[in-house]
Amino acid sequence: MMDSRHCEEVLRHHGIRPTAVRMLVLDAMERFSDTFSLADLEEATDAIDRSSIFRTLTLFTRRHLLHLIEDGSGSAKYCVCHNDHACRIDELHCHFHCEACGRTLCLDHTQIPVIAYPAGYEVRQIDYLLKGLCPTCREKQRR
Amino acid sequence: MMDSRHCEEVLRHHGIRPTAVRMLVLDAMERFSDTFSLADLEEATDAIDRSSIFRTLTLFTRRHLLHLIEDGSGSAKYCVCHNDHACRIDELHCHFHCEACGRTLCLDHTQIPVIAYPAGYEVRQIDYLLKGLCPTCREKQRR
DNA sequence: AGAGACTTTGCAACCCGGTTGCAGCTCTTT
DNA sequence: AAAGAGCTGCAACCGGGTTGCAAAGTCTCT
Repeated sequence: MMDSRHCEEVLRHHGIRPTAVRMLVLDAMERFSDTFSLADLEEATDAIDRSSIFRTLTLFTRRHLLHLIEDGSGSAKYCVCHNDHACRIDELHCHFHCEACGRTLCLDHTQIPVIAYPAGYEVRQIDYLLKGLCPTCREKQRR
Repeated sequence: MMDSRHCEEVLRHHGIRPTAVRMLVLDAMERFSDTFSLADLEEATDAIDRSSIFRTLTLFTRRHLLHLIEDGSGSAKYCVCHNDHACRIDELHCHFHCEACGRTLCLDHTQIPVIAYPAGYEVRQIDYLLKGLCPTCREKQRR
């Protein structure tokens, strides 16, 4: 469990007023190693209303504490932002979605080349989404 | 308008029985230069039921006549498959989603490098999704 | 501390794209 | 022509996301 003093600091640092709900959501978030959905958080926090969590996630995303991933599973996933701002594109994300277990993982994107895109476009965000089998599920299928 | 003889051939070639609905959907599809949604087709065909179009699109996708794109807009987009099978990954797609007009375009993906991903994963599909402004909307914003 | 203004929250209801069960129709096969 | 398989339209449903609103909480100023 995260020290609540620390939670407060994180929120303030992102220009977010530290309310009880936000502290609880932040704390729950930190306990997910991978990505998580609204439903995951609903389950993890229990007693906080879905719409409050939703609004909190929306706020966190707007303040770049989180980022949103569409993995094609039908429900939005969120992931704590660890953006290194080494590249010029604001938002560069790379994720792996396992078609067997449904989990979505953040991949380290430092080695990903920014592709050449046609002239005239203004690219603000790049999402790389790989789909297939994660190591665990691949191993299971072999047996 | 596509010659219906040709429509029939295309369907048979993909192992799909050429019914009236399927011919109409295929014909409507061909008239979209970019990607299109279920709603787009509903509008374009008018008189065919939504669920029939949906089932047709599902079938076409399974038979690799179409591919499905999740651009994060909330509604699934489809695009006629022009896969060159030059790369080893079965499915490699690159799309640009304009945040202003909402359109999604297929980009030529021949120059896209397949990125290095960690060992242990079995990658079956790669989606590159760029977001930002398309040339038209970018121009509009300048004025 | 109290009043007033603003923000946050929970509840309930809604929205919308996608999906399914089913009955009737069509097409194919014998 | 009869039987069976496949296809379609209709209506209803599902589930994730989203919103309006009133109550509760928080902040600021005196």
